[in-house]
Amino acid sequence: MNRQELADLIFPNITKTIADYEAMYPERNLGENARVTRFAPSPTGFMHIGHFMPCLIDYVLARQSDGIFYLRNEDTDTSRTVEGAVEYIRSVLNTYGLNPDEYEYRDTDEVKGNYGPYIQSARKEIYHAFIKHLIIEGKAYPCFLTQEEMDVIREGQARDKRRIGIYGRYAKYRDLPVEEAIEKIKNGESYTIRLKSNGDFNRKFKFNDLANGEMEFPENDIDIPIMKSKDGLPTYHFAHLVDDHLMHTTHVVRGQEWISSIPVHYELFKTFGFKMPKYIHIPLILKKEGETIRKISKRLDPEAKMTYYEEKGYPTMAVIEAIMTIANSNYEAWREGHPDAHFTEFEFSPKKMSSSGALFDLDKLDNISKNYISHLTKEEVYDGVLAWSKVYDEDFSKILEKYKDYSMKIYNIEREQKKPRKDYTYYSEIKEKTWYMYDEYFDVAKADFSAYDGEDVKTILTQYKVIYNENDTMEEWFNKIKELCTELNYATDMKAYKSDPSQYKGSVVDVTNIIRIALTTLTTTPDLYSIMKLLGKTRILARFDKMIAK
RNA sequence: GGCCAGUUGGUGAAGCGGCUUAACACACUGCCCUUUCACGGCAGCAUUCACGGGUCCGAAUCCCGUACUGGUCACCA
Repeated sequence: MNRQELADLIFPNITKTIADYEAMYPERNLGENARVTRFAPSPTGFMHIGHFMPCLIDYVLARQSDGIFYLRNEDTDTSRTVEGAVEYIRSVLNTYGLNPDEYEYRDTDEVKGNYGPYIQSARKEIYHAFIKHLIIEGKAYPCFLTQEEMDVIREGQARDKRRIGIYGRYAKYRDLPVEEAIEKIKNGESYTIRLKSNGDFNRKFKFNDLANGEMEFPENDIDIPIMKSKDGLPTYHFAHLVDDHLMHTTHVVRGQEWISSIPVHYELFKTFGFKMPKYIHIPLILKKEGETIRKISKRLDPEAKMTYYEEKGYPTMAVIEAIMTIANSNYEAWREGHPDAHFTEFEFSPKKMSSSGALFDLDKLDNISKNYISHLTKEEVYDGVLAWSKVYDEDFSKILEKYKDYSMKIYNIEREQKKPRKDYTYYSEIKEKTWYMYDEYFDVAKADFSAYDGEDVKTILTQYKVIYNENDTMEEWFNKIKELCTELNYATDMKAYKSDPSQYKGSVVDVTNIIRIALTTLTTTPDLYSIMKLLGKTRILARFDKMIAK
């Protein structure tokens, strides 16, 4: 019974028991099918798309079951913890509308929820109570192996092609008499606490993953560290056990890279007799680089970081739509049938998730985003560009504010129709597609008429300037261009022109394009008539004059 | 090397023993419509589901083997 003595020596101030904590954090009072999910990032200061996807799924799962979605700060690795990281995560969740129901923020002292602390470093004594229990029961022990000794073990194992790890005869301190352990600790020797594994590697167990179905694993027999020597903080595995048990998490959504630690988690839960949450291991997002495919990387791939999407100005909903499409491929079809529904109304099915990794297709995102923007109102587009430009293009934001109505009219060209124009993929692209509408940005020098005969350009512009009338209807407007064509021997009938181009100097296409270039310097713009309506007579005549003079 | 998983077109994928001469979406290509672009329309894009074998009247779908790909094997999460 001197294990009690050992436990008291290691954790002298821990008096609460597991039962005490279970009483403090009782079963949540939720509906029968309510899911409790969590987003549990480690505060490293950035948000990876590989974190965002499980987070989105967590959110959807909780929302569609009237459950709870909470944020837990997994800061057990003090060396990787970055100042302000949680605040950053909060802001990302906020911009995407994935606000947690329970959370804890240090900067503002905000806490919500009765299952906290939601910061792991603040839960140290809770973990210690659980570890103390294990030590008393003889299911965990202090291990005095040094880093060097472990390196030697590992090298030996690698050389002999044995499994790597501290297990069986490699677990040197597993059966150390308690008295000796006590003595070593009293002598100030550094130690870690390891689980005294009860598993047998040759025995298999079945495990059901909601996404991957039934899987079979050998039991864990490694005496994994559960508490670090440096600061007494638990390792991920142990914190997962304690927190998800006490916080009553029902569904754990995480990347597939975690599948291989299932045997460890299985044993941990079994050791305490706790019910395991359900697991959804989601596909990894991969990146193709030349011929090789690998996990997307924050270092190598700009699109791995969520900031990429903000900088480009993808509407947040477009990003969500794109990720939902990867998560469940029937999402797109659902969306078609429910164009106005909120994404949480979609019935997400873990089973429908692919179990192999997926390449993230930016083309697809572009398409989704383009469609999404095309269905916004002109006000929404305006608000979107404005918000974006305030952060990334201050100059443009001032122009937008100065010409608010005018800008909205620009965005409205070919918008309010059954099949709206789809030319803006993201907000950062809008300036480069509309700059010529603003005199502040317009630049005669950019016009390039080299594809046309210089004299003809002059004649066309000079003559068109005379017949142009700002009050013309679209039909009148186009008829005038046609008249000009006939006069200058440019074909108005495209069929006739195509059958024998040699009879003409060019076609209506050329004439309109010359006008288009004169007014916008571009060959590709939305409907010219609408543009001219917006530009107005004064601007138009001024631009014609500048071009003629050129 | 051990363990786990996966392998359907350029991409995401549907399919889960006959309805598949492999859905849908994106991308791409061509044509048409057209004042440009965009939209839209039409057509094309895997004779075949990594490979080999087996089961079966019948296999992308079930079984076995091989190959390849990915994940993981820290006092990191």
